[in-house]
Amino acid sequence: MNESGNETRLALANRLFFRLYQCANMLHKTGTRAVEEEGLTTQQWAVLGALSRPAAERGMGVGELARYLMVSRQNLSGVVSRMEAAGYLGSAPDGSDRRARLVRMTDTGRRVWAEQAQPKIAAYYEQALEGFSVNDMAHALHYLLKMLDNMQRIDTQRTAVDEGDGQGGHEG
Amino acid sequence: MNESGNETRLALANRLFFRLYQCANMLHKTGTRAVEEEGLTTQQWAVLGALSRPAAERGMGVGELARYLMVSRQNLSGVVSRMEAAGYLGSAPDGSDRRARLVRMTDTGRRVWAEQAQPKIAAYYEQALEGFSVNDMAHALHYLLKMLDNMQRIDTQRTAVDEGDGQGGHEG
DNA sequence: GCATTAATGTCAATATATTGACGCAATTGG
DNA sequence: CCAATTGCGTCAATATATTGACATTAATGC
Repeated sequence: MNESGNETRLALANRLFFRLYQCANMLHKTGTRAVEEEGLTTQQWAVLGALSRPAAERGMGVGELARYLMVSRQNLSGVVSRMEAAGYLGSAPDGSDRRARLVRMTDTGRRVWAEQAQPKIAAYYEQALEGFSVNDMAHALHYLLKMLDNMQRIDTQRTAVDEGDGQGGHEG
Repeated sequence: MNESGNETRLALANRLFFRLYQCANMLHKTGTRAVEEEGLTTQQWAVLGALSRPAAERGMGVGELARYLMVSRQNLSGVVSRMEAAGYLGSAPDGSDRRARLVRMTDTGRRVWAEQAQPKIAAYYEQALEGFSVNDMAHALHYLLKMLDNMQRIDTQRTAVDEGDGQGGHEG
């Protein structure tokens, strides 16, 4: 059975990533529907979640927010614009950096987030994680973090190669 | 500590979904990069994966493929169009249903998939799942399937309510 | 101080993804 | 057999997501 071990691994990986792909789509689909009355999407709730943290009290630059959420700043720029138009976010120039604008939640945004969105999100989580024990959730989180770590390394390697940063013996 | 149990659960759910969201984005980003030389994307590789199955030998309708991949047929229609333009897919009218067109891989598509994309995808999986034992992969897959099942139920419930199909006692 | 380098936000192009609405074909019900 | 419903593919609108390119500002080096 010198080959079937690898075959199993490849087949498992295939199924794993296929389901990850489907999970992501279903998350956006069903999650957005859970907060559609507030005019929010899953991406926007990620933004509100980030900005409602104590650490983001004084606001965050778009680039900073993009790194935190692991999306491109060009993408986030559009999301933030729509949320500003909706009155959930506001931005002000950063005093210490004339290029940057600090994005913050408005009072409206904070109220909608806390009073309307959060309860619906909690209810959504309960449904989406039905049958999960706290232990299951911790394990699932662990696997996602591990995959994320690996994928970030893949991303970094590629960028480093692009920059001509010949990082020495990569592979044999 | 009658409340901290729920708080832990909510906080865990929050982190879990946040990481799922990031994983999905990183998958598309790094995965698409892995097969960019073939002009493919992760979505397109999902399509090729579906159509290369023995069960899809005679082709699949766009709606059928959409259900299999769990995306909307409107979305898939665009993906398939681009893959047809690239020469990887071809479609022919279904003899038994004049509305439907059966989508199949072309010889070129099959060759590129088997000889060029598959090896790169296998290498990508190895990197993205570094540190995962077969057991880890099986467990991670299990959790994704469970979430997927829950999210599909959420989606179905919503549709059923929309249709006025008061399905009564759902499940206990 | 000025040139290089890097960071910030923006514009543009492209690919995914959703929903809603429509025309046509197949199925179902009377 | 004809009416209603359902299924299939398409058009249109919108939101995410990427990359590449660019001007402006900031940080660094000589």
